[in-house]
This record gives sequence, structure tokens and C-alpha cells, in this order.
Amino acid sequence: MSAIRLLVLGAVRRHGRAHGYQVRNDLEYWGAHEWSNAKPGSIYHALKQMEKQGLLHAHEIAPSTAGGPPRTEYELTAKGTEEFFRLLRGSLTAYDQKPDVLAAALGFIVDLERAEALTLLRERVRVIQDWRKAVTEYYTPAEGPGLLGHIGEIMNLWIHSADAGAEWTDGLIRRLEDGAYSFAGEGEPFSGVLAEGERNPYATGERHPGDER
Amino acid sequence: MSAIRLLVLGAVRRHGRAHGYQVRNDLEYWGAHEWSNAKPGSIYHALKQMEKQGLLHAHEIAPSTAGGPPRTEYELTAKGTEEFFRLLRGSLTAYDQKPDVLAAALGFIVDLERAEALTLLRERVRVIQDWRKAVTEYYTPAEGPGLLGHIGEIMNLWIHSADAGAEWTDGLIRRLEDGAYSFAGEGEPFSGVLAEGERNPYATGERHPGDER
DNA sequence: GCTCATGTAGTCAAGCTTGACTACTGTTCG
DNA sequence: CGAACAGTAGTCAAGCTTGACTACATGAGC
Repeated sequence: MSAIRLLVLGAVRRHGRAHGYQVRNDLEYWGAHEWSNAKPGSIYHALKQMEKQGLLHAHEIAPSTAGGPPRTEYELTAKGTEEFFRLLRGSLTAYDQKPDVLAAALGFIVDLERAEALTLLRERVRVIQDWRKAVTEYYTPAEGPGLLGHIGEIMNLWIHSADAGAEWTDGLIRRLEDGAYSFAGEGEPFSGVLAEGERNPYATGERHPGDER
Repeated sequence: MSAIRLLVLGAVRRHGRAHGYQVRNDLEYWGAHEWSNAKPGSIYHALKQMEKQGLLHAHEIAPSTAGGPPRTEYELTAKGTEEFFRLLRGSLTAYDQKPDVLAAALGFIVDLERAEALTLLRERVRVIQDWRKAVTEYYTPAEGPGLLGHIGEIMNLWIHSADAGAEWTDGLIRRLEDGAYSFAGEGEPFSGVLAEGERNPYATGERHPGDER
């Protein structure tokens, strides 16, 4: 599962109602085009697909005053909200070596209640430890680990990544336990979207992390 | 870029000449179906696509003795060998948060000469440090980092991952400097493929790391 | 001697991703 | 003034990925 659906659902949800370009802009504001597959094609595709599947409701809107083709605005349906939380919870607990999914979930973590976020993150640590154990067992068969040669370095990489991931998760858990950030039901929500017409202060036109070639 | 082309080219290259099922089996032997997108559909697609592009040469072969449809055997062309090394070098130096690509490259690292492998890995460390710097700058704009709220945790994640990645790379560099493993031109190459008819000793039928749902 | 599971080898449709492209409007600057 | 550029909004074809499916052969167990 890629991060795109979570990102799009989350972005639309923040606005209440949003058109594709707005979503696209928000995701750029968050830097998501740098570390995820949040490119125009994927975003518009996800919007249409999720509308077909009843996760989003579409409103046809007259062409904007600012030029360009007619827009479509989207809103989450009840099913869409459900799916959003399903994806969010799943992305926080699953350890699939896809950091973009985790980063996306992190962006929406405050949409949960603090207690649940903590439960999910503790579960994440457990999952990582399971993976670590499974990796060592898979790559250390009966014949002993000596046979592996440089292939053992692959195992080493996974172990190292798993340990780093668990350590990072532990750190986050500690910060949340100490009361960091404002979660659902704790008043004064963090917005983090661009109002209509607001300019992205991070959009400098320069190259950014993740730019390849 | 996904890991599939590198994996397939590398697997075919190890055999000299191989059909799809053989490649599929090798990749499973390496555990690649667990941590990469090396699934049948992707493998056969990659083989056909790369044949179209002149990276592989196809030989039609009569149906095998062991049942099943007629097979096609593939061999790397000169262009394919070139592409293999291009991908291999690129995957070792690029830092794109896709650990499956790195793992794949790791599997073939000994196809390079030791000196070049070391150069590439040192370059990798540099690239990671650049990314780290770019991330902190992107997420710490003029207004100061306090504004970020929980979004700052995304930055934190990237920083943590970058540091872990650099540390791991350093470790590998040290092991290679100390003479670990047998590289191209150092005699007695490591094979790591299954001979025709050999059984995968790791294929237990059990669930493995990376298995989801 | 039959059936069922397993192994061999690969195909296919549906969905997803990518990068380039369209088409229009405002703004800026010489 | 007019050309160039940046912004708004989205489309499209080509390629890639996924998961389920086909078809045949062999061997194990009843």
C-alpha cells in the first residue's frame, strides 16, 4: 500500500471540502512530493478512484476565477472517514520498510486521541521486534550463518533498520507521554493547511531533499 | 526506480542464461519476495520489457520435461550488462529511502571490484549527509522551527533514518576495508544461485518477515 | 488405481505511478 | 504595449505492480 490514499484523504479531511489542486498544494507544503509519490497524476487518480469507491463525494464547480479548467471539489463520506482512520492506524503499526507511509501517518497522528496513538506506537515496536526475530531466523538456517557470505549483509541491513526504527518509535512514544503536541479532543487543533490563496512559504523553487538525478 | 530490474538482471547474469521461473526461484531463495516487489507478474513483465529494450536476448525453448508451458530463456546482451552495472552503482550511491533497492544492490555488490565498491559507499555517505542538511533546512524556515508542531516529527524521522543509514554504511565500509568477502577479480566467486533442480533450503512454506495481513 | 497436494511455468485484467503535456489567466518588466 | 513567465487546474499514454488465475506433471497416500 502506498501513502497516496492516506495523504489525499487526510488533506481533504483537513479542509472539509477541497479540489485536486488544493490537495496537491497542501501536500507540497508538507514536503510530501519529496518523500512520497504525491505527484499530480497520482493525486487526481486517487481522487477519482476513491470517488468511484464511495470514499469521497464529488461536487462539480464552475471554473475558478483564477483561470484553468473547471474544478471538482471533494468531501469525505462516512465510508471515507472510516477508511482514513483504518489507513492511519494501519500505517502507524505496520512495519513495511516504507518510510513514506509512516511519514504520512505521522502528519495525521494528532487526528487520533493521544491514548490510541500511544497504543498503536507500542504495537509498532512489538511488530518491529517480531520482524527482527523473523529475519535472523530466516537468514540463519540449519547450516549456520557462515554460508551466507556477503548476503549476510542484507540481513545486517534489515536488523540495523529495524533497530533504528524501534529506537525512533520509542523516542516518539516518550515525547507523547510527556504531553507533546495537541491531539484530538485536546482543544486548539493544529491546522497545517494552506488557506485559499495563501502562499506556500516553503516553496522556494529550489531543489529539495529527495530530488533525484 | 524499483528494485526489480536490478534483481532480474543480476539473477540472469549469475546463471548466464535463465528462464523466468529460475529467476523467480532465485529471488525467493534470497528472500527478495519478502522485501521487494519481486513477484511473478513483475518478474515476467520485467523480462519481456527488457527484452524489448535490447537488454536481454530471448531464446525460445521447448516445453520443459517437468510440465508447464513452454519456457523462454534469457541472456544479458552487452547493453544489458552495462545497464546492470549502471543500476548497481546507482543503487549503492542513491539515498532514496527505498531499502529494498539497497538490499538488492547489496546482493550484487561483489560483482564490482572492492575499490569501486568502497568509493561508491563513501559517496553514499556523502549523499546521505547532503540529504540530512537539506531536510533540516527545508523544515526550519525563517519563522523558526517552533511553528511546525507535530509536523516536526516528520523531519525528526528523516533525520533519524539518515543517521542510521550513514552509520550502517560506515560499518559496511569498515568491514570491506578489512577484507571481508570475495569481490570481482579476487578469485572464488560467491555463487548464491540454485542449480537446476536444487531445492531452496529456505523455502519452508512458513510465513516470513514482511508478510502482511 | 484415484485423488489431492505440490511443483513447474507463465498469463491476465485491474489498478497505480510517472512524466510530459494542455489550456487558460495574471503579472512583470523592458 | 507586448512578450515572457509564473500560477491555476487538470489530462493522458505508457509503463509498472498486484493478486488471482490457468494448465500440466509428478508423487504420496488411501
